Amino acid sequence: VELRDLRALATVVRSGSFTAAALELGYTQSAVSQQVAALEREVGQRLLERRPVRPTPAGLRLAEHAGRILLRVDVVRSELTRMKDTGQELRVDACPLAVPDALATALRELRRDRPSLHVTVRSTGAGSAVNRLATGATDVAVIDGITAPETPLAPTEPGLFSATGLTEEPLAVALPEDHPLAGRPWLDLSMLADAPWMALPELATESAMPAARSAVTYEGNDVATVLHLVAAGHGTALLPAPVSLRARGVVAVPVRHPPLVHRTEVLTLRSADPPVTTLVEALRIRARPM
Amino acid sequence: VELRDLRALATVVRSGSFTAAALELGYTQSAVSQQVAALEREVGQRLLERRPVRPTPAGLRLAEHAGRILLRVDVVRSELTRMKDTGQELRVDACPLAVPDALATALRELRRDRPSLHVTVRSTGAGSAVNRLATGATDVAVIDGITAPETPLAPTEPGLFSATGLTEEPLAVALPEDHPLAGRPWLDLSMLADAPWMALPELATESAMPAARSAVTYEGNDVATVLHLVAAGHGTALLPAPVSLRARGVVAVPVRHPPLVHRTEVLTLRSADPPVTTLVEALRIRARPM
DNA sequence: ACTGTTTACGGAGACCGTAAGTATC
DNA sequence: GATACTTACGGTCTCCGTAAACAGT
Repeated sequence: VELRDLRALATVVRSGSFTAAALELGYTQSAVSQQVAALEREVGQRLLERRPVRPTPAGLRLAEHAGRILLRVDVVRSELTRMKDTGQELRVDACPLAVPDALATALRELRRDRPSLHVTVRSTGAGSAVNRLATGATDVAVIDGITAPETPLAPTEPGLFSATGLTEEPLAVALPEDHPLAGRPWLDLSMLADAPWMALPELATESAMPAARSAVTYEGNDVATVLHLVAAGHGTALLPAPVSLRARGVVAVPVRHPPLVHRTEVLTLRSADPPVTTLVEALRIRARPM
Repeated sequence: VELRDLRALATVVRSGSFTAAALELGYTQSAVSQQVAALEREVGQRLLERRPVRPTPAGLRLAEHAGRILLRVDVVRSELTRMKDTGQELRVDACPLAVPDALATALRELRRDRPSLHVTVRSTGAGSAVNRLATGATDVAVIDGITAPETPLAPTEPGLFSATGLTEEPLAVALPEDHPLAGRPWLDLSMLADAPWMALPELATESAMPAARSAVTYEGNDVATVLHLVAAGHGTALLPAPVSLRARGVVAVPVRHPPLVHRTEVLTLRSADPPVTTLVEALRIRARPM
């Protein structure tokens, strides 16, 4: 078993196509086909059903492990390249809803100590944070999501990443002013089970959200846009309470049940560094050396 | 980066010698040297200091990651081979001090349901359990060790293994009858800081044990032998209280501080199976299919 | 018929072993 | 000077690309 073959399998499973995987990996279809065939020969069982391309149970399992393995390879690469860099640079990924004020404050404190440091902040979705950290595309990610209280987001590969909780805020449902439930002091999500739903896709992690989709689908993570859509009656949205309060034509009703919060976390590569507890600390450590 | 190179580096780091690594891997020294050189070229920095052979910081880090990666590769291999086996066999590794009675009872219950199942039990040390599980050399391991209460042994690679606590028993220090502390109702380990120590090496995990070694070193895990040595005044030993009670010429004094227990756990590959809570359940699940 | 995967085949190159070179104890 | 790692070099075999065969939509 070699990494090249695992990469091939994982890519095919993810993309659902030999051709697409080959394109992504910079091989010909033929090569990818041979790599997968070699893997199947080695493990002695079929890993993919063809036409349509779909993993067998064994193939799915192997692809999952392969993903973890390749993620770790990315991580160690970026760790090693970091080791020889001088490090007068710090790159931060930040989700738009994730404590921009706290980040700004922390950066000011950091820059006071180290004026020569060059800092890059980039807005991203929480989904790509893990991969961007692993490949070394960024140093620190500030992500957010909806989860149960005290429950970390991103259960991805413990040991590779260090995730530290920053804040947890209550949730509210944004409703149009004329919605029948708009006057209530609180509500349970089950009351909205059949309502047209229009969450920020980046926020809605694995937490069980109502399955019903709005006729208007929103893609992106701009809160203002979503609130305007809600005000116009296209659907309802689940948002951190402080944010959803500020909008005209929209009423924010706190969510009582299930117990969910809007949680923000700092995510960094664990590396061999000491554990991190605050945002400033995370930034400072990743900005080594002096 | 390919797995072959990672294997080479990890083996060299572990064995501290190119020659030994080559022997272990079935290559010539030259080949191993070239593999490591290729890795160093690829990451652009030295990974090993030669003569003496010792990893650089980067090399050590890479070797650690490589170990995790190769462990996962072993795991997925054994998972896949298990998938096509009929499974009329169950192999259990058990540490001698780890609830042999409970294991026997659980096996009896299992065999009542499935008389045709062939069961192999093998006595091992806790140290090799992880590797034997990963390579598929065994299906279930019942291990023991000394740890803080409610604290799992073996922090190895979460996500790959499922560890379930079975029992926790108080600890006692086995002392010769004529020892000055033999009459006490309890004692703290710090009182024995300078005493000649002779623990079961398999038991003494990372928990900070007194560094002082007895003049008589014992290797193995036979309790009777150790107790005889203690009775003869060659040293003292830390053992689960129920065990150390039964011996002539030896007094068992409970340990009050630090809070430590003798803990036993079931260890299996996590695979895609549901989590396990009892020993019988673990055995039954690993013995699939009917 | 066309899109997409497999198989056949050939060449370039990776990779390992032998053996000579070199440094350290 | 001996041991142990590195470098040089050549043969083999892997591995990928081209191209033809093949299957499913």
